[in-house]
Amino acid sequence: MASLGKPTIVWLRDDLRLADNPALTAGARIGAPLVVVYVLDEMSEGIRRLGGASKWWLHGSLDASGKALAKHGQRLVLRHGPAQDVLLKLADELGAGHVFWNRRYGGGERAVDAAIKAGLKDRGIAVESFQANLLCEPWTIRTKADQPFRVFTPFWNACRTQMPPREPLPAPDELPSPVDGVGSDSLADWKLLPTRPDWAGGLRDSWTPGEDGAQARFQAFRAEKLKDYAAHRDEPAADVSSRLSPHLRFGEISPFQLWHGVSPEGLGDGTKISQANVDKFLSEIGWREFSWHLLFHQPDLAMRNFQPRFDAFPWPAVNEAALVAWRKGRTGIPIVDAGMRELWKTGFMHNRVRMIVASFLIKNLMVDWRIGEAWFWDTLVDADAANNPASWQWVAGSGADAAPYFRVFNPVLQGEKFDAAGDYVRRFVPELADVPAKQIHAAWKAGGVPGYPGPIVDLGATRERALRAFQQMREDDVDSSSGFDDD
DNA sequence: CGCCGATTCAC
DNA sequence: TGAATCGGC
Repeated sequence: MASLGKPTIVWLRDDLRLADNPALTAGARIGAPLVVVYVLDEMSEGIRRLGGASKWWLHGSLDASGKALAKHGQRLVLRHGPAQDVLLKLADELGAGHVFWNRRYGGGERAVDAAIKAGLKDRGIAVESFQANLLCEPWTIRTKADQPFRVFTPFWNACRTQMPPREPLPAPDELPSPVDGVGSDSLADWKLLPTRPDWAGGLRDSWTPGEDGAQARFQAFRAEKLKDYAAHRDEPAADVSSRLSPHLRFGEISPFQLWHGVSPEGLGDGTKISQANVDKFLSEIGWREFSWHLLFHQPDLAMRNFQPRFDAFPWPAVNEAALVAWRKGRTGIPIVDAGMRELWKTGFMHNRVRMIVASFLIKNLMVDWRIGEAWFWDTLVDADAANNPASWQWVAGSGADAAPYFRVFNPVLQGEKFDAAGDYVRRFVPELADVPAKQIHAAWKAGGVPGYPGPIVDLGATRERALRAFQQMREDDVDSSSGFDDD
């Protein structure tokens, strides 16, 4: 029997798709027996452990990946532990000839991948990584002053000079056969599903993890929503957002597929979708790219203020009761409660509402943005290591290209402006089902509603308090930088 | 990817 | 009067 050659390993990470997967395509081309592996790494330093909602999604996505590979006569091997130990052990166990993966961009992840690449090369194993999950890899663009970008618009303009990106790859027609006898964990043993069955039920009703689910969402978005995207994307009741964020997070669909999918060729003739809609959608993809650019250059973005002057901000002791009310959606501010309940029920929140609830927590409750970021990390199915902290810092004013500190959202006005009919609030706050639209965003002013709390804070007074605190921080910063603070 | 109060200007 | 505009926060 002729030797089929040393086995090839394709290591799947945040790229749980068969189409437009350069590592998988490269692995298939070698023609040697193929092992496709996913490693649950909850131990390596600098890699953030998944939140609860992300674990739920990962379970579904891995399940879907395994089934998709099975259709190609392949399988998904599951291993757990520090990725470096696991990968090198697997390579040794198989006597692997090649190892392929698609690149990651977080600090801890890059360190792990570099160490593994070195270890494999020491063994004489060929190893190659690919660009698959970002249109513009962070090291490829700099400002004219040779600095990383700190402002979105020039970043995105620079990124767009690299467009169009490469064409997405088709899924491999066929995959080489697997290697017999390779041990795999059981997905159920990883216990990724939440122990609270009510939570899992809400997530299950809202989402279909996996590549097929991602493609279905994208097709529906292009066919039904994209034409109204620019005009209505800020209205949480409008249902024109793509809801692709968790699919992108886990790499079930790639930005290359999205870019080409909304190009004139991708949309096909006769769709009559304006360029303004397409540009708006792509700019949201651009914000994701920008967040990863920021995280690449500041790997501890989830912990450290992007603007150091915010390190001196005098966060008061956390009011636990208020924090619990925020998490549970019982603040008495309708648009805030609707958002927080949407989050708990579905693992998702409309982007406009994310800004409102974040502003309320940071400015009105004066809670450190990290605490809100951590809650989103745990409860969002799309919790993204770059987008989440970058967006929280944007709202806090501590981030790159951030909203100025004095921009305090008024949740009543925001509700009246973006949920004028009150439909979003009614959808998630049934206590307010019978309140007329004109009153629903400030229900307490009309005497309140039985069973629904009044506002836990006074919006005007807390706004003033926030402005004073930020002003104080700014003055302290000037004092300390001028060196007179010791006099 | 604001808010708010003051001012201006149309009616 | 009240909608639009402007500037400080």
